[in-house]
Amino acid sequence: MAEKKKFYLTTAIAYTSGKPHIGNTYEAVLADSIVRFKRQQGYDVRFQTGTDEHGQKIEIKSQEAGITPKQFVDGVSGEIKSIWDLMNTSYDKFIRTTDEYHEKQVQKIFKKLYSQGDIYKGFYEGMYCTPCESFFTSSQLVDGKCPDCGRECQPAKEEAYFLKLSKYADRLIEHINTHPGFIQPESRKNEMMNNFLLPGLQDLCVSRTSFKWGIPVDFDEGHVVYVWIDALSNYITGLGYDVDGSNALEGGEDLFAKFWPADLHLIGKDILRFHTIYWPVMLMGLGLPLPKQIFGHPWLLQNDGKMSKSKGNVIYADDLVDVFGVDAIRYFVLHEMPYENDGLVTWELVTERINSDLANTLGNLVNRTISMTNKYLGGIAEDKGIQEDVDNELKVLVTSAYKKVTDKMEALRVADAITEVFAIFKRCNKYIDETEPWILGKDESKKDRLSTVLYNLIESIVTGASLLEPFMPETTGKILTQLNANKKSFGNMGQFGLYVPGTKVTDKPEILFVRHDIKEVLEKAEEIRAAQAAANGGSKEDENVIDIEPKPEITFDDFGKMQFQVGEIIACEEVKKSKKLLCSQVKIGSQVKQIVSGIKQYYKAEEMVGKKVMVLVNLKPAKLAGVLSEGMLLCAEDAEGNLALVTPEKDMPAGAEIC
RNA sequence: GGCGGGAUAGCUCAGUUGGCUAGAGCACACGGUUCAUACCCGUGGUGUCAUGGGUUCAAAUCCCUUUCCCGCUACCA
Repeated sequence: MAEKKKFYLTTAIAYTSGKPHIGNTYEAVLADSIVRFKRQQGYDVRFQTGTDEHGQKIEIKSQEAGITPKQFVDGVSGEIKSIWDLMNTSYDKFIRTTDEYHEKQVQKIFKKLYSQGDIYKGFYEGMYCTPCESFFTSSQLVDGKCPDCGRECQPAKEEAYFLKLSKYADRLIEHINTHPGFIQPESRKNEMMNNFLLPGLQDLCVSRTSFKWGIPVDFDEGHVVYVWIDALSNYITGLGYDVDGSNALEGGEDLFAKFWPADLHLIGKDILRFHTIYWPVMLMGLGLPLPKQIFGHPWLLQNDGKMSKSKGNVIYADDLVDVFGVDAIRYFVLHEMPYENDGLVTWELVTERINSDLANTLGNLVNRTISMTNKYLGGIAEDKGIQEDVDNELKVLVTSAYKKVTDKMEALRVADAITEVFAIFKRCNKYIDETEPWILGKDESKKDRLSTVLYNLIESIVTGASLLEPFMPETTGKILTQLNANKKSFGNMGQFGLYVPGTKVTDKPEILFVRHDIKEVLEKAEEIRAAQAAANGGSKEDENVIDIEPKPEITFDDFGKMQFQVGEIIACEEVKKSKKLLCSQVKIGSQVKQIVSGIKQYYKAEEMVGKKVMVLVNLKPAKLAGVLSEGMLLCAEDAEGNLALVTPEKDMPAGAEIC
């Protein structure tokens, strides 16, 4: 017997800073549908997902909660896992980056790359540009100055490790060019090439000393492995990979040898860069083959603008499931998601989709078929061989559906694949109209024809239900149970007439999907919203807290070097060539300075005029997009990057010193 | 600013290498039907295929102009 072909799929691991919303959950469900389909096709599948649990944000959140970081991530990771379970995701492995075997291997990986020179120790000393918050290697400096702003770079206290990307860049470019399917969707490939690979890669900082909650660099105390080497490695450590070749075995099997390279890394489009550049470089450094495909999927968004926990308008999978049921939500997220563009999720859209597709088309079809079988045939439909032309049309569509579904799934067009399955159910409804069983039922002489018709229907529904399994596993089970049918194996999808003659359908058909009244749903949503707001409203934690990377301590002298004054904006215009810049004329005392700021998205030029703002005045002038800027307007920035100008709390004259 | 993608029915989008009266789903309207979860089936669009020009026997499809959107990236003193 030929050995089964293997298929290894991973999702990104979810960050354990909080409960995942419906968008995150989407990825797990999408992965699950792909994996279930592969299993149906007969592949030997491994599906890995999990949680990413290190980092400063978690360190701080756990402090606020008054518990250890480990206790904190144990809680969140458990919650994430329970939602994945609720959604019926059939993962084989749920990895946590705090798992001991993972941490140990990450240290070994780090050490190996270091000993090969792929990771090197860099220093901020003389290379750190404080205003740019960036560090540079000596080769990057221009005349010993910051290549970005041209100013002196400062000696800094931190030292850090860097991953040398340039060494493998050519190989990676070659690989991407010779493996067209490597990056999906294809349009993303250009972005990676044009923005990063072709212009030349900057080395990646892979360690931190500013926080402790991470995997320690075991040969250099105080350093902690920073996110990417830690997180990305999960794809191989989860298979038992060991740097020195002695891979861990599971059930006596070397999973790494069997499953690596991954067939598909399923990730959000926002982290494509890390998976298509840094991860391959790491793998090359380790001498391992690259994954076959990386798919950066779009996101499911909520359309009511900014979402935040304190407003209570975040849509969570478990809330939706409470109202609609697991499979309804699986259906919605899989069906609504196009291939390249972001999709939208709202309570209204979910309700419409479910009513129209699940309750009307599918649920009602199963229900009417069973009730007719009971009413006219005592629950037993058999093929009496009285065929008509319309039957063929139905059969052709039903028996060829699996091929269409397969094509769509191979191309990762999951939404289109579901549509192909539903084409069967729609065709069944039409078939009922064409054959008019209720008329056949009135004529005893047509009984054999009636039986054939209903048999054809049941057979078609069984086929459709079987094909539906990767997407809505519970529903498949429910339908088959009501029909007393066995699931059709994938190899038999092209055959018609496998429903066992003499089988009796249930005499009490259960409603598969209830129709929901939009008003009631919205009321329910409002309750959930209120409960969420109440739970989060009072506290300042969660979304309202922003933690940024701490900078080295400065002396009062350092502070004293900076001169702040109140300025009045007397004129302002857009910088034509730029997407973000406004150019303001700012009156400060008796002089007027021209200042360029990146706030076009948040302020219109007209509304700037007349504002009193805080200005850092003695900043060395620099050119931005070709326009001279002689200072800096102070702004506050929130977690989404929204900016607000800082203005004096009482009216103060232009030129007043800020001290 | 650089690179890339897009602009097709009220809405969401299909339209393969240029070729029959430009399509699907949803929504809406009307008609049919009654087995069924007021469900199902059918019918209905004068759409400047964003704009202006060009290549061609023939262009939504290829080339150039303009406008607007989106993604990544840079700049956000």
